Amino acid sequence: MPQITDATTERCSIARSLEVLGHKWSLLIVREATLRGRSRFADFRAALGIAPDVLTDRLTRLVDAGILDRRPYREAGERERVEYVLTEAGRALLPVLGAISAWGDVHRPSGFGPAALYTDRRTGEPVRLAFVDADGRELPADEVEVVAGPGFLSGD
Amino acid sequence: MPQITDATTERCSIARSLEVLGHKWSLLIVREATLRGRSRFADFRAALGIAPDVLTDRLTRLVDAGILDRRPYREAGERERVEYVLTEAGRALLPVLGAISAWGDVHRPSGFGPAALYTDRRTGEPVRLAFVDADGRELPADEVEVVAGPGFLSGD
DNA sequence: ACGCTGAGTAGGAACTTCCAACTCAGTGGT
DNA sequence: ACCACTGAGTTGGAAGTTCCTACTCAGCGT
Repeated sequence: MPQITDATTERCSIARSLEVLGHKWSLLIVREATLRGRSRFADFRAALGIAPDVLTDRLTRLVDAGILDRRPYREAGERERVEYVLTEAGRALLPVLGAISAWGDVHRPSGFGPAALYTDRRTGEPVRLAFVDADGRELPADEVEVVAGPGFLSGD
Repeated sequence: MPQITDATTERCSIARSLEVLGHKWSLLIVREATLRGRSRFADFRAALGIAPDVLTDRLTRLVDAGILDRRPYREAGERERVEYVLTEAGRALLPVLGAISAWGDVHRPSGFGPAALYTDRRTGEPVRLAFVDADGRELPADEVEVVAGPGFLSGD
């Protein structure tokens, strides 16, 4: 998204996030890294069927945005190559993937069941995304109100 | 995103969701509708600075996807016009906006503070998105494990 | 009849994406 | 030393999108 952020929207964290995440393929690359643990150029290419020049561009942007870390690796008897692993910021996108995936499961069902299952690492019990109050108590979504914060500024 | 869903990805609800949400401007339109209550062509146009032909296309897709409802309205002494209001599925995108916005506030700070504030409609207390278990108890994000579900199928 | 307003269409330039073929560097085999 | 192989890209041109500006079109009020 070339200049999605202009004077009126640059303060909005949604717009700024979409600047990097909103490009075609970006979130799918993050999905592959998160759900499948992929990290290599050829793996992303094969899994997504993305054109190599576009993949180069997306990986570069994700690295620049601090979502992926470009790091060298060496497989036994191979020369050094590079791979792209999720940073802390990249792993922090899990709720974004979770929210999109939960919405899609309900509102654009595939008939094959959910795409991703979120579970408690220790108990194996399913978990889901929800709004909680300061004490960590769940709140029904329709009791949540959104108001524009100081960072939101769009002509009006 | 023309054919982001091919044989290997069509079962994935993330890919299917991005087919409609991943287009440039789509989520920003939803943001305007959700946070600012906008519903009219000219309002979206002015707020986002989007080209009218692209806006027409996005609104049409959002309507087709069941996120917006195209409905006639009539202002006093004006002729009938159309507006686009969020459907139930559209309002259900709140967690998606919340997740993106929370990520952006932390990982792409603007220096102006958060873009959106989520509060309990009744108490006015701030709320946030979190993973919860079946009983609605919060779970730290790093204790959540994601595994591909039946709907996830991508070459591997 | 005339101008105003909101919701769009039209035309062409600029930019992105797609596709297929090609490069480039090190490694292992001979 | 030479050759084939492999992963990570580049390159060039066609196809598809987005941008920008100007224009249309329908009904209302005057």
